[in-house]
Amino acid sequence: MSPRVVDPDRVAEVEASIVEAARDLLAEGGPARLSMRQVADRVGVSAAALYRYFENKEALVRQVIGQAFLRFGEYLERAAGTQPRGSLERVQALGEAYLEFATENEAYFRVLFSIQRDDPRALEDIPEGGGFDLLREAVEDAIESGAMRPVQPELVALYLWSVAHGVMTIALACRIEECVHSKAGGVPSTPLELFRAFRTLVQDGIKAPVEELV
Amino acid sequence: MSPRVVDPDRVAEVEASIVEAARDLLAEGGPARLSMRQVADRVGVSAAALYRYFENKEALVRQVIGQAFLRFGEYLERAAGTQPRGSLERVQALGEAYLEFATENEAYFRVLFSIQRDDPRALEDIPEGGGFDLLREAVEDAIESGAMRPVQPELVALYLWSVAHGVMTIALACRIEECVHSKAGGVPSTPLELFRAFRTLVQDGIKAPVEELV
DNA sequence: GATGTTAAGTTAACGCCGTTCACTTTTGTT
DNA sequence: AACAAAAGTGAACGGCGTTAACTTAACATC
Repeated sequence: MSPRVVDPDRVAEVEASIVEAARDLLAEGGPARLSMRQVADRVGVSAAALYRYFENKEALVRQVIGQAFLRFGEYLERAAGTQPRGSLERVQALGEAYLEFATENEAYFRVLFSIQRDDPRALEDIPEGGGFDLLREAVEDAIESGAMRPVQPELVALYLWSVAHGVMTIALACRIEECVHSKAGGVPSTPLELFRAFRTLVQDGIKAPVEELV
Repeated sequence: MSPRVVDPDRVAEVEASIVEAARDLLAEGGPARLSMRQVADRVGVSAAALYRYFENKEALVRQVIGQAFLRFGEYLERAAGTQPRGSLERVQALGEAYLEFATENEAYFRVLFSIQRDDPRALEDIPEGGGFDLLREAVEDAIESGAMRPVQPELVALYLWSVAHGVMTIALACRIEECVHSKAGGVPSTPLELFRAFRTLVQDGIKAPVEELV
């Protein structure tokens, strides 16, 4: 009947080696190096061969993104493990881990949250429980323990995500000192330091306390 | 002596028409449409001709960015005008204007704060007083008036910028409901609404008030 | 007004990109 | 050994940024 049977393991192996090559190229030379031809060269195969395993470049990149999200999740989980549940410190640690991941895996981060998305359907392959759920749970715990103001957890989590993400993307778009061209300033210049400096603002807000009726 | 003299006005006129074509293409079709060949087509000239006016594509894009920053500044100044100096409302209005600009000029925003910047030198052409200074001044005024906690103004301004920027870039990278896949949620789904929902968090912080010694 | 210099613009090409298609090689089963 | 399908190849298409050689147009000078 069937004169040749396909071995799924073998296929998966080849696919993995392609994704690996793509990942390494991305980490080494940024998104510019991530081309089908260069990936094929590194795998040791012609560019056309890649299309037997991935429908197009976008599908390949999607796989790379999936792997990056796994690594991202590791950063967050490691950070969460260092602080007790229900504490504000745990929430803070998650934020810092976000920036550590982004800093240490800049090329990954660029692709993960690429602002491109010309195609309105994307990132549907974010691991379900990945990252955000961890943050929301930390927020829920902190509210339950009484350390955090009782506000809708999703909202607080999104807020914290925005701060961390905003710091990082601003830092990637321009060197911070330049964008601010701070005279006299003394503002931290690395994303992580800056985020740490935001800590009191995040915790206590920008508004002056009301009881100052001096 | 010189058998032909160059008319600076004429040159500036042609340059302007090129930048205009580039801007329109960007607004119409996003960064993908912004190619030298398409710009040249729209101007009614060959692609090579553009290189008589701009060193390369990056230089042309830089001009487009410069124009976008001007429009951006208009949004901010208009917003600042609606609220009294020294008020927290003025600071809030600046944040909302940020998101309005980004929403109404998405293609501009994408290029303005493109995460690409493979070349580490860029955005040096941000108008000196553009945007950030306006925000910092609003913060300084609010501190002086006693409405805002007395913290280093640059730091507070960067913080507010991070929140607004973070909300927008997250929204551009993925539809918010998807990223959050909020069950039960009820979280706003547009960047502007989300930013408005953050207002109390920004003003009062996430930490539970201490006087709750019930 | 003819001349000569030079700005402005054109065409063609190079090397890159993603992608496709016709073709060849390899592979496993019968 | 024979065969059918899988796997891979090379060449090509159209698009990209950019460059180089060449043509055309404009103008100050004689």
